Amino acid sequence: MFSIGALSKATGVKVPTIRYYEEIGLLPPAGRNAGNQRRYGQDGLEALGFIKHARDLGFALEDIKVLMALDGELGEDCAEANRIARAQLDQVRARIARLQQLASELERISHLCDGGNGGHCKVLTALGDHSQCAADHGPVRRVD
Amino acid sequence: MFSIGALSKATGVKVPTIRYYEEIGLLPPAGRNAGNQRRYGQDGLEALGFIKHARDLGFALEDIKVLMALDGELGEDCAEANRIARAQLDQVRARIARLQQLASELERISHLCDGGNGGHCKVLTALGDHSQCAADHGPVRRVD
DNA sequence: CTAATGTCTCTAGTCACTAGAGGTTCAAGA
DNA sequence: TCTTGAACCTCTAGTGACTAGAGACATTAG
Repeated sequence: MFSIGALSKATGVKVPTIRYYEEIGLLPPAGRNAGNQRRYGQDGLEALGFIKHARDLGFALEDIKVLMALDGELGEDCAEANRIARAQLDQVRARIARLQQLASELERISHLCDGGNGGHCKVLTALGDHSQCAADHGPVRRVD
Repeated sequence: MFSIGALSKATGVKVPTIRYYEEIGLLPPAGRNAGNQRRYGQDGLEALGFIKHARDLGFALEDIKVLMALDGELGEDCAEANRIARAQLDQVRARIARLQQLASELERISHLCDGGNGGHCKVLTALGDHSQCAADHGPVRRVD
């Protein structure tokens, strides 16, 4: 039986995050000891390990919920799990392609600085003017 | 003089997003007509165009705020703007490297499905077991 | 003049957490 | 046994960058 802190250390998932996963129903409610503290067994450890690894791979919590629900069943599940994994792979590949475009434009822009030109910053100009871009690029947001 | 809708069409930034940018101080408060509706001139268009392009390149709103503040000044600014652009480039490159690791692990995992094995899904097992990974991978979250 | 569209403010929701307050319980040492 | 300090509890609110919706007012085309 682990405390929530021990589980946290074992999996690398922070304590408030574990409570959050329980709150949103990703983890089943943990059993409690006499003093109302959460206690976990081997299955809790495995469930959280699964979540952690899937999160590290970029799966959304919703996807993980589906994957965990599949885990109890048979046959078809593998196909569905595989479908989700492939969809995730496609997304990752698309992100890579997009980021590579961005990297090359950023490279171009950052080469514009010749170190102290006459009061007019070409980097700022380039950032403001999409028409200077070699290729079209759509929006790209946060990536951790 | 543009309405907020016209500005939105011109830049591709949605109307509520423009109001949001004003609210957080990224855009200066727009002038209003007799009926209290926002009206923009050429400078508003340019400012929003700058923001849009920088956002598309993955800059955080905070970075954009700094870049816009630099725009009024001289000399050093170019160095600072360039520093921010290069930092962004470094981040983008790091994301690419991370995503490439993930793609190869996802590829490995999705090849495990041999289509209907004996009730035990290897994809799910692989997702649950980090130790099967070829390389170590840290967390990666949302990427748009 | 009327109807449709556009705009206004305000509140709340999204995702996946993270931080902090204020209180309770546990475990180890004296 | 007592004490102390760490770990735990719940609850609320904040993050970033928006998005959605309600209900009211303004503008514009026919």
